[in-house]
Amino acid sequence: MPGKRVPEPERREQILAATYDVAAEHGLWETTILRVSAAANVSPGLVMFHFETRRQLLLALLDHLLAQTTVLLVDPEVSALPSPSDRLIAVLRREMSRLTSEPMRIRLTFDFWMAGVRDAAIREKLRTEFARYRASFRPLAADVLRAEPERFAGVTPDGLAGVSVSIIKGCAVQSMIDAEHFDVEDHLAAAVGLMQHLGPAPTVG
Amino acid sequence: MPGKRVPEPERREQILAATYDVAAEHGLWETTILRVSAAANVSPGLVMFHFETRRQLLLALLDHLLAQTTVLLVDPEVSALPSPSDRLIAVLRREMSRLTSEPMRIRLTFDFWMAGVRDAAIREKLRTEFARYRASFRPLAADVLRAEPERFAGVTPDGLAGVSVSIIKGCAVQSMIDAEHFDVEDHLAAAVGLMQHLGPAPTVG
DNA sequence: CATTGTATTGAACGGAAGTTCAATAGCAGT
DNA sequence: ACTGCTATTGAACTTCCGTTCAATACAATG
Repeated sequence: MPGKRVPEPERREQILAATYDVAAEHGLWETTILRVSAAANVSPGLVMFHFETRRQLLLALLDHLLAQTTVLLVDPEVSALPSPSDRLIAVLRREMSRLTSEPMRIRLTFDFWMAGVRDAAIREKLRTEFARYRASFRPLAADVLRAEPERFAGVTPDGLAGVSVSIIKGCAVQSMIDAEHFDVEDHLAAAVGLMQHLGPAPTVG
Repeated sequence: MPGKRVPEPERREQILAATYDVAAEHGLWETTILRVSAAANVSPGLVMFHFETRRQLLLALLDHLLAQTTVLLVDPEVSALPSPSDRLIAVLRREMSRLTSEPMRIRLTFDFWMAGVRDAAIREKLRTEFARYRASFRPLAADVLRAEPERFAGVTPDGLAGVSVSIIKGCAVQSMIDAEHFDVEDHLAAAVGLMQHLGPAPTVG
């Protein structure tokens, strides 16, 4: 009673898409082969045939998830801004608003994050991905510091990049269970309040 | 074949302690009645007898966890610091170092956080708890802003408190899977770099 | 058209989960 | 000592999980 045959890569893609849907709806821990196969209109056995094991299915989902995560790209209009701190702020704003625009991906990523605590393979994938993410902030941070080296003695580009990422992650965590209460603009305003002083020195009254 | 009888509150406490141990070792999702009962040297049925349901056991564990979380208390030597920003920084430092000193509790809290995405009761408990946490930063933040109102027009005490909490949570997330690589002091130095300028105006060269 | 390979199915299996429950044993009160 | 209450046990039940596998039908090859 087998159904239609489909070339392998498309089948994998179809099953992965179904896996994503299930994981987005029920969370990673309730993502079972049965549910995935039902969502993909496919037999449970076929899922095993293509992915060998549940664990490997989830690892493939993580790859899928990270692959389609757009790398932090500073678009032209941002890089045209004259002030280094304005550039950093603009990027922060876009990253933070991304949190509310794709909540499912955020939740799923954090599900994997928690799974990574106990699974070395997951942990490693996430570690390298977020190292890359943090690294993408580094040039921005370096520009900011270079603009006023004497005011931030002891602050390294990596440190500033790390704090930037921390703020974003903190917002992500907050928005995850407090989505409606969490005001991105308000939060950003405060962050900007801190960052502003990385730019030209304010006139001291 | 029943064993010794134990007054109810002690039994509950004993089982909760065992639940904590299991959850700390295996994570919230692998915290099963069977494992808990084994860890408590008790029959599975007794766990059900005292907690009705697995879900209620976990809710009780969450209460247990939040109850024994020390409220953010600014100790005397911190409140003796003359500079408002120094006080905020000192509190930040202590909170961040707490992340690495009790990693198990952090992980477990985040496990609940993720569970809260899909469970309203858990979500509500966490929401109020962290609202209280954020609120405890408010007076500190207000002092900082009051010291230099003209420099931070538009930044509210709530906003600054929120960013402070975001930084801490972001560090927590980071440290969870990158514990050995994550340098608290380096990270804090950068955060302090931002915060410093909330204090007395630096002499502009 | 026959053959071969393989994608596909669906039933089956073993295990572990949460929950239920009749039986039992310890304790308090009389 | 007896009675009654309840904490406690451990087995049974249902369900669902991941996984295995023999049977099957489709597609390409000859």
